[in-house]
Amino acid sequence: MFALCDCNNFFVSCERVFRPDLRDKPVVVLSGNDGCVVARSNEVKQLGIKMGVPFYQIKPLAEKYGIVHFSSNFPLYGDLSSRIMRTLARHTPYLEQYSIDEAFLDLSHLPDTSSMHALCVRLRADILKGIGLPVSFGIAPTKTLCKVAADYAKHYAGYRGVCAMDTPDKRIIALKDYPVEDVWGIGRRSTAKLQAAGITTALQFAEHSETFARNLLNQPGVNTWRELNGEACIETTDLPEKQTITCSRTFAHPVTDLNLLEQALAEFCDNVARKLRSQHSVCRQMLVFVHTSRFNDDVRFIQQTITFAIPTANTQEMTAALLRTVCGQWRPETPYKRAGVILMSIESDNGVQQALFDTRDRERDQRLQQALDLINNRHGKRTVGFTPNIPTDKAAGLYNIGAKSPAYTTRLQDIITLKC
DNA sequence: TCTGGGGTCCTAGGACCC
DNA sequence: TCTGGGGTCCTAGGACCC
Repeated sequence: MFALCDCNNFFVSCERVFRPDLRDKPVVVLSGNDGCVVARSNEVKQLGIKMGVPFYQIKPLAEKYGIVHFSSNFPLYGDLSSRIMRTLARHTPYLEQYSIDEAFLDLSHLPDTSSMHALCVRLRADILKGIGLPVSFGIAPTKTLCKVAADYAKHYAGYRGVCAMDTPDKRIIALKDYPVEDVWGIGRRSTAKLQAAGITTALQFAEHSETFARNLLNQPGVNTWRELNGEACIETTDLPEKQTITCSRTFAHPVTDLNLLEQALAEFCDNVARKLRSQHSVCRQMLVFVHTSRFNDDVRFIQQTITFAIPTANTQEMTAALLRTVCGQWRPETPYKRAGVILMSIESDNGVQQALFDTRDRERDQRLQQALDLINNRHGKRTVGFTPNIPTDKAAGLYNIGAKSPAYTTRLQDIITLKC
């Protein structure tokens, strides 16, 4: 048996931890560049505002109903997430973090479902009291069924946040009223195919044959079908190293200044290289892209994959290669709106194959990199580096982050003061 | 005017091997 | 005119997730 722990309206709930005045108010959190709605409070959901809508499209509604909006604040969400994960990890032999706000707990060490239920009830109360975040639990024999159970736990007050789907009867009752498009792993395309075949509920899908599932939706569909029928087949995997690492941003206004673009890209490169080193990996390939607005007809692109003869995680080497590439292809008067860096062909950093005609002193590079990491970890990102930081007067206008809350739990200056 | 960011897995088809 | 059989690896694109 597994349990899924799922945070309710996660980003919004994080903002409310330090803004209790917003507890019953409609609140949204926006994506990068304040573009789209990526988290909604229940009050906002009730207004019919959908996940992912561009914020400007609902601005009239937001004003009418006094919806409070926040720019996304990932240092805050990441920190509160890790507090939840640490709490959960203390009570299971195996915790699989699935996303920033979800984790599966292996409960097979417990003797029966009533003790599983009791544990989840206790964890839910602990997390609410100790961290301030509301969570829901779904208990079931497969992960896909856990998702269904957690959904019921979240939406029906009678469960008080914990729903156990521990008998075949309960499974059938739950799936009977569950829309097939809400099943984990069934997206837009698959929903259309299923509906064309007359299937609208999860139970109808589960009661067709495995061959039917395979013919219509291939292997991923078969996995979902088996899981709905109580056969666990989505593997529990040890946290693997990332296969790709990305950093990309949309700019508030088109960037035509090459210097500014270079400084932004150098920062992205810094971010991905740091993540790469933190998982003890190196990369063989790096994709850099810069393009104009994707909502215009004539999208203009710079896109180039850079291959390193010797896999690397060295910021200096990577930044230099990236800037050479972009300088060579940059065109004046082009309104670049978005840029990013993607690391690929990632492998472990031990036993990297050296090259016979290598001209870099890699041992020295590495010692320098370690020294810089040490300084930056202690004094803040980009305290020292190889490229100039973006001047503060220009940085302010580069991204829309006007409605960002303080980093309450990760910056000394932002810690709140209580007046008793 | 404005419309995000970061991932994974699967499949089909091409290139190549003996 | 006719021109096998069996395999691996890589890549681009599709579908899905939060």
